[in-house]
Amino acid sequence: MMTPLERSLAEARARVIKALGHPSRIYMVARLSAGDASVGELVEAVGADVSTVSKHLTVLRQAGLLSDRKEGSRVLYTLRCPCIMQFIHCIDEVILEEAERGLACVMKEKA
Amino acid sequence: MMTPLERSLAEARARVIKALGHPSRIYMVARLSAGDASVGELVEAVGADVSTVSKHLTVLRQAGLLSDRKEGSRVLYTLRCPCIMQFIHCIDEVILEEAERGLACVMKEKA
DNA sequence: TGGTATTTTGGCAAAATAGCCAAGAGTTGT
DNA sequence: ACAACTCTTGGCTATTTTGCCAAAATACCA
Repeated sequence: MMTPLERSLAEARARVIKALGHPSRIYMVARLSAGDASVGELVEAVGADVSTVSKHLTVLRQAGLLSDRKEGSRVLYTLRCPCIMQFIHCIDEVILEEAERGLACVMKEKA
Repeated sequence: MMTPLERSLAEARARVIKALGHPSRIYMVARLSAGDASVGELVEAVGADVSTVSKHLTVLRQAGLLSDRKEGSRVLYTLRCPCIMQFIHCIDEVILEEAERGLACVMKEKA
């Protein structure tokens, strides 16, 4: 049975992962891995309402994934943890394997 | 602006990540990285209803993270992608950094 | 000071998620 | 065949998440 400590760890991990588990948010993280960006630039990139993007950024910041700083009237966001890209590549492997499986299945049906 | 392909990629990534973004599910994944386990064993480990655990396992399987096989009357689950543990360590770094920040903040208040 | 640009916050309705119970389905042993 | 064990599915409610609009901060410029 899970100890209370294990449970806390699992909850902490899930909190961070959940922050990454949204299309707009994972996209913004990938975008930020290439360099800092302002809210406006990210709004442009994801094509959602400013308020929506701002809230997504708050989620990522509160998860400890981003930090922000003011520069003039703009707010620049920074990816705090570069290892995130490694993380994303791991996810991509899962996606690729699944795509292969799907393809193999279709080909078996054809045969 | 995000291209349709980029959007699809972001959605695919988010689907997989979302599957990992739950305390019970991330715990089961960590548990399975140490070796296959049956539903019953995982139920024991996370301490939730069998039906709940079964549904969590379905989520992970459909995300391409687990595979299952029958062995007698039991169903054994396997972690399909060992790189997941690397993934989890990356998350743990974020958690540790945040804990440090929190500690530094508390110490500054004391001073 | 007024006006514009940038971002955050509050509020709300729609959608997705979680967890439990009950019931169904497959397997093993008597 | 029956009962016991293991797991999945259906159905339901409660909670959480999402995304937009409107409104409030904050900084810059004229």
